[in-house]
Amino acid sequence: MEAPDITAALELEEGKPEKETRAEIRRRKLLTIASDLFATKGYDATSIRDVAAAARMNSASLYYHFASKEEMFVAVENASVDKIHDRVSAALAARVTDPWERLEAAAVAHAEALLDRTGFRVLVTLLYPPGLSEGVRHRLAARRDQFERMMAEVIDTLPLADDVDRFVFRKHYLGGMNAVGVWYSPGGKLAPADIGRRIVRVLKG
Amino acid sequence: MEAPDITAALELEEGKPEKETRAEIRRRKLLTIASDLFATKGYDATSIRDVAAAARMNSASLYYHFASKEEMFVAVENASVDKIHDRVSAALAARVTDPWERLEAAAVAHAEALLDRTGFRVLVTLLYPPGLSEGVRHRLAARRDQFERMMAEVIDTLPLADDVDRFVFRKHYLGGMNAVGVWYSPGGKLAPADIGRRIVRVLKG
DNA sequence: CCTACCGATCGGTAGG
DNA sequence: CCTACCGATCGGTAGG
Repeated sequence: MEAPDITAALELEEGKPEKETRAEIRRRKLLTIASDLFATKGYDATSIRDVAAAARMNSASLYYHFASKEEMFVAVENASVDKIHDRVSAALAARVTDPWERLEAAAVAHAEALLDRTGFRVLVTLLYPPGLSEGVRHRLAARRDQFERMMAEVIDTLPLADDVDRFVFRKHYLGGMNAVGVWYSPGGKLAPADIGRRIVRVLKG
Repeated sequence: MEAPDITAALELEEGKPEKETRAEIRRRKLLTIASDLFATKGYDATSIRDVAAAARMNSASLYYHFASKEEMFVAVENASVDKIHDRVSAALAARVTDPWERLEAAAVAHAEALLDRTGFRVLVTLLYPPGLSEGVRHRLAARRDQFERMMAEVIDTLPLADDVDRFVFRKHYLGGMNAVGVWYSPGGKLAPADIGRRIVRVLKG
């Protein structure tokens, strides 16, 4: 019933998940490899030859699956936002009603998506590669905004004091979540879900 | 009495600020230019020719001031951490005693240092350039840790509920602060100091 | 601080 | 999906 990680993350990208062609499987595998390299070394420092080598392919062959390195970035970035969006959205759909519990459910799902190292790895980008066209930038930003609006709905129902700025709350929450990948240590004391819960505990005051 | 921006930020780097040689002035100017380009386009996407052009120099001339591009990165990174450390440290030295007021003073100074666009610009790095030696990485991390320990002292004195994890508090606070540069808009409603104050208000609950 | 380079590597293409 | 390339650009150096 549960689709595997990457399928869920790339559903929008890949279209119907029922019949996946060999080419689609290959593209998905390349995207997973690319997400891992981009997340580890950064986009600019990752050459298409690095991606090809990790996939045991000739670098020229990548161009059968992607028109350009930029298209690879856009695909990884969109799949990243979608993975987080879909997991958090599913957690919220479980229909918890208490506002703080809703935020907790979202934070746990968010941290789990972000820190999941099996399969496709979420890319946290704070600076788009220079040279991305304005159109592409806008499309990427729109997808991020969709997720941010979902979080705004959760945060706006929180019972906060009048002088707490909910815009700053949201930006700070999202910024802090994005940073989690920097200090998380796999196999350490805190599992991703613990991190999500404890962050919300901090914010609950 | 107040040293200008960059001098304060680079004091450790540059040694005695009293007599600055022409070469030191030049190096400082190059660092300011580099910090701006690294912050705007990213380290990898900035070529030494970009830095040289902005300084109206031939790219070969940079190597009189810096042994390598990597050395430029290390200098910019250290000066960034120092700028934040020195400003926050000065704010805390004003000897406020209330723990939440101390955190607010630190957050305001932190946001101001981070968002100051006049002169040297603080670089927020979430991934060091690959190829940095382990030794260099450790020296950079040690300087960051020094600042983090200072914040830990402030946060550890906060009157928080027993089940609030102060480690997670600190990591989330620091992560959220680092992200501020992404959503801050110069000349907008919120000045850097407002942002610092409102973030602490959010955490105060 | 400049002129004049160099070897390596990059993203990408032609043609099969 | 591979072989065989290409032009551009990169960080860096020699020599002054």
